[in-house]
Amino acid sequence: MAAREPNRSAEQLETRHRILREAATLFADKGYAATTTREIAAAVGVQQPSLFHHFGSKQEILDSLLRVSIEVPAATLKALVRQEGSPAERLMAHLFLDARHILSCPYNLLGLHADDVLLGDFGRWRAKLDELHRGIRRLVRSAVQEGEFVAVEPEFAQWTLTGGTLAVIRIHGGAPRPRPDRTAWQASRLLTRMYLARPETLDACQRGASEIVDRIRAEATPEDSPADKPKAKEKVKEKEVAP
Amino acid sequence: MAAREPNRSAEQLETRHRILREAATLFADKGYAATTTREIAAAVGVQQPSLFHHFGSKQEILDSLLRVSIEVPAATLKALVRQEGSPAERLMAHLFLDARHILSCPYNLLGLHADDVLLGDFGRWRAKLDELHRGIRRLVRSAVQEGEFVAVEPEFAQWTLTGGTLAVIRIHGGAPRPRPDRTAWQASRLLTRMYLARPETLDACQRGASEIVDRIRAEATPEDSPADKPKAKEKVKEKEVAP
DNA sequence: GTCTATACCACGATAGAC
DNA sequence: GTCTATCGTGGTATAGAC
Repeated sequence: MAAREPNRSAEQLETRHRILREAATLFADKGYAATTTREIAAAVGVQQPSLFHHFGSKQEILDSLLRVSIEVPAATLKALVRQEGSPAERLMAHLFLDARHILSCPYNLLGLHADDVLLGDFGRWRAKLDELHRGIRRLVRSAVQEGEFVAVEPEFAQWTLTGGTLAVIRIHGGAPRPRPDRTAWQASRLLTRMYLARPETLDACQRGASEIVDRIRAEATPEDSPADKPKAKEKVKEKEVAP
Repeated sequence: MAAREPNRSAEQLETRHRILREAATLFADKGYAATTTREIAAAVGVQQPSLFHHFGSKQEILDSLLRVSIEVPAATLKALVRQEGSPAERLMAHLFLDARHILSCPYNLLGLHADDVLLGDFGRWRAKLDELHRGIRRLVRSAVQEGEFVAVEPEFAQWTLTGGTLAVIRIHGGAPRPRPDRTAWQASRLLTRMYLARPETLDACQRGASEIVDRIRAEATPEDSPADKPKAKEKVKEKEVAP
């Protein structure tokens, strides 16, 4: 089957995916505004106007990436607040899930946290991101009040912690990593330790966080949990139509 | 004296300073590439071509800001490596001096750390910044080897620590702060604590760092140390020529 | 779905009067 | 030193053939 004509829809998805991938890398390197549609097209290997068959505008490309970058963490944070567990445990769970998301994401999300992206016509995403930051600050405040964390301004803690997530992106770029869980736990351990009043409780905190993560994963993906293993769909570079 | 004609050079410096100030704020908000010279001019209150009397190009404005943003920290780090003290103490001294510099700088340096700034025609600054980061990684590595720090990848530590400095900028923006020393010590304490193997040694570490800072200040500014108190030159908003 | 050709606009920068 | 007027370039996006 499908010998009659090439699988057009699969091909389109493939091109669309490659546009997002190359655009994300360029945005990470040079920023959104400094990246031209010609550069994106050249990286993908098509002519510049061809991009506009897949996306209505340059902003729409960015929009698709922002959806990946912001909506997933926002959803997991929302799931977090409904979970049991101490503030520090829940915060650590969030840090882990955030790092985990980055490490398994096929796009380099670094450029999407730049400031030129989140103003202008992107108020929608800015608002979502602010909500995310507020949630983190709330967890920090609780942890400080309950004595789990040392005294720290929630805003400072929030920026250092989200900055820590950026550090994960900087080091591991796009390109999914071999052992994302291990790396994500390492990062979240160090970041949590930063404010833990009694650092010797870090292991216990991680156990609590791990349970929260398990519960969220169980309730969030009842149908499938494809982020864990598959690793398929990586090396498909070129296709040939029937001769 | 000087009644004959208005002090032209002082006026020029004033306009030049305001251009840098407004440009820095806009770069911090929207990124360098996304900021237009018309916006800068509007913020300053002049017409767009007037900028080009003070700066040869838009890049030259950025260049002047990068000089402030990168050369000062690079110089202090260079001074640091010649000082006595343990790696953790020297690193803490660097974190303090960096935060201190930001808090007393009249420009919002946030946008200058964006990636769109440090590629393209700004290889010179990129190289300087890389050197700075390498110096930090070297200190981290030493601190880990000597057991002062927990085991951590130097690259991750470097990005979280420089990210912490960015957090200081994000919170305190441009505009010099009332008690910069206090704020800078708070930030550097929290950031150092993140990796300190024995957090209870934080106070001792700060004492060591403080001594290093004093020595650097003594040798770096033999003629004057104007960063500490003066606070002058703040509210000069408008001038009037002789009627 | 990709191509070539091109419209259209906003940007950085210059010229020259005041 | 600032203004008005304007140039040339390079950007996003569209039209229409294949």
